[in-house]
Amino acid sequence: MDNAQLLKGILEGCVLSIIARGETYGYEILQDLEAAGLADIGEGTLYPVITRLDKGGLISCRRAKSPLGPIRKYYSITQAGTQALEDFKARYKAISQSAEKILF
Amino acid sequence: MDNAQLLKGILEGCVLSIIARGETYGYEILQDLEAAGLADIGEGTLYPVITRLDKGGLISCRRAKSPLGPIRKYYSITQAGTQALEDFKARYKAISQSAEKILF
DNA sequence: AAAGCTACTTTGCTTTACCAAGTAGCTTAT
DNA sequence: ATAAGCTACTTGGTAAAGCAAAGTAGCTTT
Repeated sequence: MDNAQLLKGILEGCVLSIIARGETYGYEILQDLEAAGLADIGEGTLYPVITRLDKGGLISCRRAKSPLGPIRKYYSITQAGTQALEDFKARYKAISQSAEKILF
Repeated sequence: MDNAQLLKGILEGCVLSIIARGETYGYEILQDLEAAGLADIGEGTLYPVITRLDKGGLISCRRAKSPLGPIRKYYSITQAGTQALEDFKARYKAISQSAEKILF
């Protein structure tokens, strides 16, 4: 019963939600997650999530030079992604309400 | 991004919490979950969770005849289970608060 | 005796988070 | 100038857990 399992499924929605706030890139997303309290998310965890979202057409990608370091891949949410995010939020709300009814 | 992933990790804590309310058995837990809104949890999903909790010493088991149908295995929470449930609740709260900060 | 509810078990599958390591651009300090 | 350190992304292997499907079986009702 570790945190990894609790995070499953939640992380993907959170990453999508962060991208929905405006164009951003992997490293910055990592910092946003950490700022929200989801610390200890490794790069090897985050980047596959991003790749999945991209392959699924929920976000789109654009390469651009960084003013500080190697090239960045900037991501924006797509229309399909916006829809998927709404669906996710609804499902999250339903499940978390059920869980809280049982737990507390 | 289906419900299965969202449920991961949550289910085990919910089952433990239901058992914490008083001695109960598999089939009844299934109905309690459904009543709380966690429908469509199959037997093939629930019973492995129970087995895991039992093997981990978080619940204890007692066999008894059912007034209606085959023999039941009644489960009660152990002291270790009570502790584990408290830990789980704390971790769940932390993660769900982070998630909600990002999502809503 | 057939149907249907109760009750638990088992097998194989898929998804996804994690760890570890690697590649590489750029800046700052010694 | 070179080593350290931050930025930035990639890849490979592992383990956990929910799910579908099927099986076994006791008991009641029609």
